[in-house]
Amino acid sequence: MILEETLAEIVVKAVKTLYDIDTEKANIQLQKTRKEFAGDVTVVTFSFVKQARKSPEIVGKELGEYICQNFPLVSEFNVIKGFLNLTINVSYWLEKLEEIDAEEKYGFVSQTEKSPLVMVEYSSPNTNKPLHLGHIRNNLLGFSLSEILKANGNNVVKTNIVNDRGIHICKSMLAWQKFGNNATPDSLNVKGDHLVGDFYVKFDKEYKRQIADLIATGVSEEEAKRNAPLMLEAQEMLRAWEAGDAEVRNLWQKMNEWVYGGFDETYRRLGVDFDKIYYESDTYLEGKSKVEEGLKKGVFYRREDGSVWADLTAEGLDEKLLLRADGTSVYMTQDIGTAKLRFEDFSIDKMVYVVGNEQNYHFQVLSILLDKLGFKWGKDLVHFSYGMVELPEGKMKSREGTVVDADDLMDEMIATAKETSNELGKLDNCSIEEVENITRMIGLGALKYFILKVDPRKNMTFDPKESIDFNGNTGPFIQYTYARIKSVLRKAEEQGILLNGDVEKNLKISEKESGLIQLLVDFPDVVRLAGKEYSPSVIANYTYDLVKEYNQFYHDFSILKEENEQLRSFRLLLSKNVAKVVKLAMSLLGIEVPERM
RNA sequence: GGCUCCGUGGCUCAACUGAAUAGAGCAUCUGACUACGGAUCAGAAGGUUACAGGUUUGAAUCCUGUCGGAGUCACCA
Repeated sequence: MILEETLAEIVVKAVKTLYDIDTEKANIQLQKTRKEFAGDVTVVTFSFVKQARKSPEIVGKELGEYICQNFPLVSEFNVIKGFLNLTINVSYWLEKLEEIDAEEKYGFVSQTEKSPLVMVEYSSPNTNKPLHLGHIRNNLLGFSLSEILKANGNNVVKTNIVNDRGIHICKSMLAWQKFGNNATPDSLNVKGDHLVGDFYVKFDKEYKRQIADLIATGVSEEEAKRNAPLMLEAQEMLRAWEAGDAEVRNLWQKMNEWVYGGFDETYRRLGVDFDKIYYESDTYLEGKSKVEEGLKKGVFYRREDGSVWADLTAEGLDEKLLLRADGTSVYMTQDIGTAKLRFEDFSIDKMVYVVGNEQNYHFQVLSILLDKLGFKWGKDLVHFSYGMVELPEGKMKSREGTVVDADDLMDEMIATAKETSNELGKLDNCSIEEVENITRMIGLGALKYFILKVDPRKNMTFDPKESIDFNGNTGPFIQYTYARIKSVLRKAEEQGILLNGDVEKNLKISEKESGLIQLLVDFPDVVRLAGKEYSPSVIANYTYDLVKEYNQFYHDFSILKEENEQLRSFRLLLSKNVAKVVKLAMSLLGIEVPERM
């Protein structure tokens, strides 16, 4: 960053001195030199060789010579075609290394009172069934994105809107009433969300049976679906709920509490949390008043049957329903209501919705509507849209029972981590609690990393087997490298090898080592980029690169056995900084790194 | 059908604002162990970046079209 700016100035100066070129127009580009070439930073000369009226090779050579002679920051250069590769002085890298070491939250921008307030909505579960693999992607992305936004100097409010009302909850309630025998999570020793989910499944099963029975009596399928007694009862229950029927409300409250208990446990294990939780039962009525307001302003219009619509044909979209003829609200109305409450609670500068890409259209519309209603962040709201998670066997379908339950998956990941560790005898010297803690970190790290390393926009395939592979571009591989570095540092301390902060500026370091320092120097840029692109995968892939590089260089020699004290000290400092950046990067992904494993 | 997103070796994924020989890992093959943490390392093989045009000194990346996949187009949430 600072290096690039300084270099850009240098290059511009050099070009101006040597050639009669308008450097404003010349579009002088700097980029990182690729691994296979010598040098650290590359100047692309293609863009202005024409104006210099010389061949790329000559321009490169002239520029390189001039820069080397006049600016000590650059120690060497070489030219390949239109690429001028500059080598930065070693002392610069050594200084950087000490800077990184000194800065506690290296690469992070700290928040101030004036920082923009970003609200991130994620998770948004329904209360009729437990969380599944798709929710895991949502939760991990939402949490990580929040951390990344914080690291970029934003104030962040993490929020969750719980869809706690509607026909789907009534289905679970009805099934429990009819077939539940007063079962509770405690009496059955089942997690509350699973219990409620089981009754939702039970409803569906009985409902289907009733449909089949009706069809057998000669009723059409459509009519059977509509008139099955269970469905009618569920709808009746929803009406009772809306009317505030005490008995229904009590049951609703009781079962929702069970679900929240279950969710809390899943969230806690997954390592995600929220600053503010909204419930749709509180917000769905708010939307109506906001729509009425829009109606008065002339933003919306009412049809003859009494329903309220927004005409978005001018925006290239169609017309959108906001209130049904009977005055009840729809999904869009609820989101408007939630927005209203949020705006009252916080002075939001920016709103980010972490919601699957099947709702792209919905959010396009919501953005326009909120803008028309006068929410200052409406127009620029971000729909952080992510793709579906598929399994190697195909899509997850709740009807076919191919849904991977979040709790089961976490159990499985942790169990596998434990098995593997036991096989390798890695944790033989650890206490039972240590083993539990470490295998939990590894199992969850594997899951989180596997999901977060993928570009969020893309649909992805989650292969449980592959995710549990502890080699390659995986969380455990990164954790392992971190633990190993920590081990080396511990050993260094035991043997009295001290980190001597002052490293000689003329130390001879290898290409790989300066490459590694460059990667570390890039970290703040990576954090910024991840914030700009709303993409944790940027962080994940960067960390893997860093760790892989370190691993290769680590195996070339022994850090502790190095004879030269200065060099040894330098390498310890480098290792320490790699560990530091790995830990910081992983914290942005919500992945813990064990000190030993 | 309209709109949106995606299409990269056998598989799972990378590639910042267009740049040098498109990178990793898995799987496959060949090597390296008294092991500084082998949950390792070195090496090989594997690609016309779906296809066809275009813009550019330069395209996986930008534009147009075609094909393929996903999503959406509910008085569901």
